[in-house]
Amino acid sequence: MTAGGIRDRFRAQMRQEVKDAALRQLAEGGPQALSINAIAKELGVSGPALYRYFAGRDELLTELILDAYADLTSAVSAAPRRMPDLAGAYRAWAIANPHRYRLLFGAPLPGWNAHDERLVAAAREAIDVLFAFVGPGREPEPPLAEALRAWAGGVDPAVALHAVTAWSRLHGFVSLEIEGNFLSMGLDPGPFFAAEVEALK
Amino acid sequence: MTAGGIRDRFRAQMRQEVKDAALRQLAEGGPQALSINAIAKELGVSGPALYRYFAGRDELLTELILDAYADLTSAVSAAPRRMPDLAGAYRAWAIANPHRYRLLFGAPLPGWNAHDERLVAAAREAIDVLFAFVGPGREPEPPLAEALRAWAGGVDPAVALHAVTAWSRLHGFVSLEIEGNFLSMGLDPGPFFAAEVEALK
DNA sequence: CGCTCGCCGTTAGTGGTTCTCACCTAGCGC
DNA sequence: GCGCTAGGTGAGAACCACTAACGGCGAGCG
Repeated sequence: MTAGGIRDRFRAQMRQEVKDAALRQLAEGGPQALSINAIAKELGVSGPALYRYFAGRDELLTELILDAYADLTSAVSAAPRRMPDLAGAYRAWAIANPHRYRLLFGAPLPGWNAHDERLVAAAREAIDVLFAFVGPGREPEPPLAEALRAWAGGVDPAVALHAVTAWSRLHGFVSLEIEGNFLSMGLDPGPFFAAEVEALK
Repeated sequence: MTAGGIRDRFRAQMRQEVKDAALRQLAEGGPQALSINAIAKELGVSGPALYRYFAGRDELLTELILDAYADLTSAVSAAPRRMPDLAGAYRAWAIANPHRYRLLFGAPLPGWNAHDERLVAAAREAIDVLFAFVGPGREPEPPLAEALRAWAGGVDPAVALHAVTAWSRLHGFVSLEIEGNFLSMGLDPGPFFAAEVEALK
């Protein structure tokens, strides 16, 4: 099934090359620079040829987002199961891949397809990693515990609260950092991040 | 200077009408729906007429961002000078104006102009409001205190730390909330926000 | 081994975008 | 009352995503 014919393998490789070129263009020039035509030109083919491999710009973006989710999830999973390391891995991935991080959590450039079931599943999988890796935090207040229990299924509400809190704070810090909001003010993000992680313990 | 002639007043009003139409289109359809042509059509003029009032799409967006900064700043300034109220005002503005909040902190749709000096000044002004309104938090560790002192000028490092921490956490929560990340998981954001604000005290 | 059918890439074309240019008109200010 | 200028127009260039029609090549079957 993996190598089901020469044709299929060629097709898979071509899809990968398109995605690589797309990521390259995303890195330099931002999301609005991601152009089907430009990718085709970079690959030496011309224009509509890419529609053999992707239904359109939207499917390509969705695919990039799914890949980014998987990549971020595995990067965090590879860290030791201690909060400082998890947080550090999250931040390191975001700094190393700011454009992909924006793709995941930034403006809904796709937007409308934000509720594609595959995307929801990928996001759920990512947060599940936090559930599996994070220890319990403070015991939530009763109304919050109620909501958390309904949401997280069998997971301990204290763990769920810790995971969601960590995600929210990490996302806040990291998204401000990758937009340069700290550096543009001359503030070194490192010690501040350490303090935030300390507060998460 | 304010009413320097009929022509000038007409021009100012026209600019405002263009911005209003732009905000309307931004609200329904997202940033990629913001089209010079569509605005012109909505205003009953045709195409290039708008270039009499704005140098281009970019200047229009920059203007919208500056307005949004001013609006958010004044909304937060109007709240009582207690952290729960400040946080509540910040969140309420973001929920009431999600598209404008994304314009400020979401993807750098403008991007290249992210370092326009007027934008940096507006952002600095916004954070200054927090400085003025927020009380001191925990005393920062020495290296962090160093960085904060260098950054915030005469402001007490403990106040600066509190302000930046609050901003970072609020932004994390709010940006997740306006993208529907909580609701799409069936989690009521209200109690969780209250818990986060409590932790900020 | 040879044929066929399907996949691939092309060119041409549609309708959209931003933005520039040349021209015309109308009304403000002198 | 007249000139100048700001505002509006239409045409057009250079992009964009995407569709349609066509040709060629080769993989895989008989």
